[in-house]
Amino acid sequence: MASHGARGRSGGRPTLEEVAARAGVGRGTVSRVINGSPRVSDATRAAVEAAVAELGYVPNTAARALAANRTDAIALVVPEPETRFFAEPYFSDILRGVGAALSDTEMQLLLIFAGSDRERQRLAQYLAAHRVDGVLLVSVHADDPLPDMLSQLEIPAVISGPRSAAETLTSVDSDNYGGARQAVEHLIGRGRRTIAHITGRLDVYGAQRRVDGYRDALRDAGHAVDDLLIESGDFSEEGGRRAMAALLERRPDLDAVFAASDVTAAGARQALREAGRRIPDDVALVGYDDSAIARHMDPPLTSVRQPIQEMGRAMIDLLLAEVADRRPPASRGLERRQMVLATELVGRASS
Amino acid sequence: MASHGARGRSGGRPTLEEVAARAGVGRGTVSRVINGSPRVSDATRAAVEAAVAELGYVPNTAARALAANRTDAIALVVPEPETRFFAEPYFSDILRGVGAALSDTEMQLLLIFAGSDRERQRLAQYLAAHRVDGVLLVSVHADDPLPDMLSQLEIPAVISGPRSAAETLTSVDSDNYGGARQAVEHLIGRGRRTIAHITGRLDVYGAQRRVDGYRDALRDAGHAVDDLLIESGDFSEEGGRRAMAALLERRPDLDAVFAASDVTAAGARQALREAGRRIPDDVALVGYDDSAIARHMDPPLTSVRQPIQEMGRAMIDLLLAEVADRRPPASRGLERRQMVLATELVGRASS
DNA sequence: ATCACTTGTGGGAGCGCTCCCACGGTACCT
DNA sequence: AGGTACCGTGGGAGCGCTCCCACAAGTGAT
Repeated sequence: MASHGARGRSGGRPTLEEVAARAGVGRGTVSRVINGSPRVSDATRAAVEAAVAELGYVPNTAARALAANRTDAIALVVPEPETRFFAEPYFSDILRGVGAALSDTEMQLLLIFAGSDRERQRLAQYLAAHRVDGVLLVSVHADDPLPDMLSQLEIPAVISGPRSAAETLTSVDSDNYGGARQAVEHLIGRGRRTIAHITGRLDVYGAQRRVDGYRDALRDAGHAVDDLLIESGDFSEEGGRRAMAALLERRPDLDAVFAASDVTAAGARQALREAGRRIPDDVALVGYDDSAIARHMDPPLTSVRQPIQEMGRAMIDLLLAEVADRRPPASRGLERRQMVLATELVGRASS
Repeated sequence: MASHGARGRSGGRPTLEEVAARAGVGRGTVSRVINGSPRVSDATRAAVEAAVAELGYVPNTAARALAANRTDAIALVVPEPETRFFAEPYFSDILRGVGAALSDTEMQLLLIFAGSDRERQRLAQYLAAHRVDGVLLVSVHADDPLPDMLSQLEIPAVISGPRSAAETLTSVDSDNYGGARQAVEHLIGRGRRTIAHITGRLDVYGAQRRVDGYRDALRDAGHAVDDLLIESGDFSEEGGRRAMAALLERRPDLDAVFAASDVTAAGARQALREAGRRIPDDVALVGYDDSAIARHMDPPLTSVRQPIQEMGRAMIDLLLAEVADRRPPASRGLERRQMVLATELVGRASS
């Protein structure tokens, strides 16, 4: 590395000061132009912009962060409690939505994994160091201490699925309740009478909401709700297989199954096959997520699509709003925002 | 935001100076302890560490970056030319390997999407601003100008699949040639005689190597290589379907197909179904990637697994080595490193 | 005793930016 | 005419750190 004194002269990147000299103005003025301040005359602005272009000036992020006490970066924190997180396209889709929304801004995206204890510790350091202006939280469990840590540090945060109806953080979610209703109403509309439900992990709020939607849809259609038709799974394939086997034993007369995820449905399909039931002739099957698995299953799986990309985008919008609101400490106490996006039923051959 | 003067005193995060005062030493000494310099006496080090712990000191990244002219961050750049990138678990797996390897270090990971033109431009700014110490490149096409830009800026970079045999960047790849051989040898071992190949996009070097492996495996086993048995696809499902249909027309006697990706194989399966061929009875099918699709296909697909997580880890190791090497300008001209990792055939019902 | 090193340490200077105060100029009121 | 307001502008101070020079104290050879 060149010595301190030598840099800036010999080939180094141009600084604000150099741009100022070139444009024949002061440092402050260049800073104002760079940051889009309105208090600059048009002539001056043009001169500065020309100098910037000639010199190929690019602001030094570190210097800016140091002086302004902000980072222009947000973190996507992945608690990654299980590999399921990666096994489903959910993550990639969120990421895609987040990336798209971010490309309209100057913000950069940090990806932080916080699965292991060591990673957890590192994350705590990150947050304590305020290395990011805000945090996106995905796939958080009910008992995770992360959200509280964030509130304590007063770091703006948005969570992708609320942990409960009383979520304190700003949250974005799809309409799990409505999605489940869509699935069940679809099955009813197809003339199915005995509709079972394999739940997700019930410590996930969204999974609970899907159960609620299942129940209410049945009730509103005048069907009785039989708890023997509800078996809990854990979003995994094996869980789906097991739950399906149990259901078949308890209610061999069932003619439809609504599974809380596509992976669960894949497991259910196996159990149905093993029991000699044909899909959809004997038993109709509906999944949730509309993942790649749904399209490639045999037969292709009817599934409830969540607008995951839009969710990613919404998370960014809400987070950036919070970050901006935070700057002037006056306008605190903004009402908690909970955004819920609609789902859509994608019909395929399995139902 | 608090005024400049007021910070540091009132509740703000502790600074190096405050730690120094607390420990009764100078600023430089604390810096040395923080950075693990050996030129500190044990007693002093202990005192400083105690002060750090008491105050909960965490270094300010921005200040460090500004003073030291490094960022302690690397970027994973995703050219994301097509949605295929997200449709396959490849990306997530790389990410997982990268994340795991990174959690052993102080480096942070930036995720940069460079699919659209606007994103491209933003990326160029990033790189020009030297906002990262190094770059990880995944899924780069042969004609992408990105790698050259990186060399020009002298930013250390590692690429996930070399663009050609003459790749100038340090690269990590799986053994595409060997993987293809494994697939074909497996089919030969199963008694198949007329083995077709649906290629990937041939502007991707790895796809070319798979063709080479296919040819050589046949030749070495004493089979003739018939170009009528090779049809090019593009890694997509639709491409696989189309290619399979063409192959069936040209060589209806074929009894096995090696597809350059699982998605391609899924397309091929459709075409085989439509033509009334049973898998594996009439035609054996082997894919590549061992993605989730392979496990969920009907019948489950034999596929070539790439150690993608290990690849992610290897990329980090190589990149960090380059970043470290770069610090003293003396030891330049390090030999180009090309790392190739072995693949593994995962046998399933389709062959 | 002198000199030459070495080791551990303190602190000045500087990284490139933002923030803000001060100042000259112009415009508009009384 | 003087006062007041505001606009556009320049530049000092400071963000928290690293780098490096200087120096005191110790060590060993001469």
